Amino acid sequence: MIKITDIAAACGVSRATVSKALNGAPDVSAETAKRIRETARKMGYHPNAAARALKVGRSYNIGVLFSDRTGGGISHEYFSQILESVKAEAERRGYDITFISQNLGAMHMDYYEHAKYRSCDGVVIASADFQDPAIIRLATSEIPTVTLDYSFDSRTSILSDNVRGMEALVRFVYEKGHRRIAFIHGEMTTVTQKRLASFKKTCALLGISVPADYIRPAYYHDPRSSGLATRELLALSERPTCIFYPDDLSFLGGMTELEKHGISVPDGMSVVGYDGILLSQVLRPRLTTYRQGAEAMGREASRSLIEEIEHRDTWLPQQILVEGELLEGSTVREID
Amino acid sequence: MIKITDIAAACGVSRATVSKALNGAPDVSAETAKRIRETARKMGYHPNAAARALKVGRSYNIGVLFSDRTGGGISHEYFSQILESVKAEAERRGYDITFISQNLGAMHMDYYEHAKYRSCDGVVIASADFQDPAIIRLATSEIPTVTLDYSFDSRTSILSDNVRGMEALVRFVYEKGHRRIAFIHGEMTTVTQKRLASFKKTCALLGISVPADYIRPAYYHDPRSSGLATRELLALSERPTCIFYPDDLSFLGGMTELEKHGISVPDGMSVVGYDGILLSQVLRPRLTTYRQGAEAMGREASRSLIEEIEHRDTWLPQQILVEGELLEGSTVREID
DNA sequence: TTGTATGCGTTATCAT
DNA sequence: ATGATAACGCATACAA
Repeated sequence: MIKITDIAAACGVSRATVSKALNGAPDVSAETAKRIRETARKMGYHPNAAARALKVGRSYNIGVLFSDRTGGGISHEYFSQILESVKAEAERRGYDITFISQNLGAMHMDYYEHAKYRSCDGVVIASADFQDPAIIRLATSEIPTVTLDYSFDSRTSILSDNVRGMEALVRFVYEKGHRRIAFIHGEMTTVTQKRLASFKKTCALLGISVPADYIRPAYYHDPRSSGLATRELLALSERPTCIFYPDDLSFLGGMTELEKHGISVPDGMSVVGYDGILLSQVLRPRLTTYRQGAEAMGREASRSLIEEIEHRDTWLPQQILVEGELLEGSTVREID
Repeated sequence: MIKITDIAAACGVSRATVSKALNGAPDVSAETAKRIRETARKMGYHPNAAARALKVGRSYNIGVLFSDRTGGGISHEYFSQILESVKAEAERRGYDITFISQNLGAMHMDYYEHAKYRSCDGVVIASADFQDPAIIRLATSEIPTVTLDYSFDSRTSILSDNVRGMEALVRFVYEKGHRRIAFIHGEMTTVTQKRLASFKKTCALLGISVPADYIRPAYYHDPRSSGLATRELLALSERPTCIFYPDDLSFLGGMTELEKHGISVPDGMSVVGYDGILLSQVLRPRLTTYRQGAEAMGREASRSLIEEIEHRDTWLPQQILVEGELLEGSTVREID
């Protein structure tokens, strides 16, 4: 691999001059700078990232953290879309991305140590248990971080607009004439709290009363637990006319359960999902759901993180709300 | 971040001794070595990856390449599963992974240069246009590489067993009584060639003749083109009784087209997919398809790449065939 | 405007 | 068995 020394030799100048020219320092004559840059390009020069990182403490490398815990894996469509757009935007701005994990091989290190080990300029925390002390250590460290779907104090976060999303769904269902609406929710994260609160608030606003046993717990991305919750809802003396599922995938558990009871969607029961993954739109009937703006979220995460990295002096933490989009589908029937 | 100098000071020895002790050099007394290792652990020492990479030319970092071209994106389930298992196995062995791309920010570099720029110890080429000169440059360079679903000469490759997979599907369909089988294929890659050849060969073996117009071109992961091909097949004077689709997702295009013609699956038409993604198994009826061993492929890719990196002297290129699994589903009906 | 010298954290060579 | 020193490639403070 060609290095600065080679260019210096080729141009008959010192290594320092080459370095300056390449980095656009003001104290090098325009012509030498031009000559140097041209030969560098001709010779196919690229700086050695490790050497540069060692010297200036900047790696042009940002970490991406997906906790391996259930639900946050890369192969979930929502997260893989986020990953893809985080990557694309970072690359567009000249940054590489590296996954941050714990316990690399024999070394026992936590997320913070891993990020330091790789000299990451910043970290996108895309999916994690935000109560985990290791996550908290990272998010409260001197390393710039951006979190998705969770806010740490004085840190930037990218938030899917769960409040508005849930409100849109409730209103849609309401306008179709539904008044008995059940809600199956995932684990009690802050996201869940927002969705649940928005659900209740919108219902109250519209004058819908929600019996306590219409609210059922389950797990995200786990069709089985949602199937169970569905069964319980069907056993109630007064069945709901519409069921909200924690996410699109979970609905499938409900679907199976409904089939068992000979109930068809939407004639026998109306249903609503959340996420708007590909699957939801290829199912027949197409699922009524709310598509989260995954691509925009990933892009914004990279953008704001790099903004912070490159302008730490003028930077202020923000909470960026990313809107999604209601997908009407055909799983909510009109009732009179 | 704590460094070797700190440990040296704490232990009252030189940096050289610390380095030796930490790297298990023989010329340091057992007791000092032990003392040094313990304080290092207590102080939470981890080597600086950049400094080490600069010095020894090993980064403990492997590149992963997903070409951005249509079809190979990370958000396709097959590839995201591969990515996830490549990552898991690499981390288990102490390696980080970084995405390799072209044109990082303003820098114009190709894949090979990018890998060098980051001092990657090796690269997993997970999805790419293998005719692309930039890919060929990388795969024929001195950097260890492993390719998925394609073989370069004298390089290790991980191959999904397309021949056996297609054979299994044809035999399954044959046993259900089908004799008029159509085949819609994706772009003419080597994978496609293998599937097509295996399809034809197995048909021949079983005494099935396949009219030329039963073989139709389309694109992978593109429901529309498969829908078009389906329409053409339906227009034939002698319709097939079963259609093979390029992949599970593409089948959806066919499904829509069949619905338009009032044809139900599997009563009016039997169909078969390929890949075995989650979607295929939540559709009703469940799709008959062949699940590729994505997780095993990623794991083997990391394992063999790191094997090569760490034992370059004794290492030999291999072609590793990973078997999949027939998923029976219910989209192939029994005919008499 | 250009060049010299130094150090980033680590490992390897060579003395001691 | 341990330590002094140089070098990896780069960027910068300072000297020329």
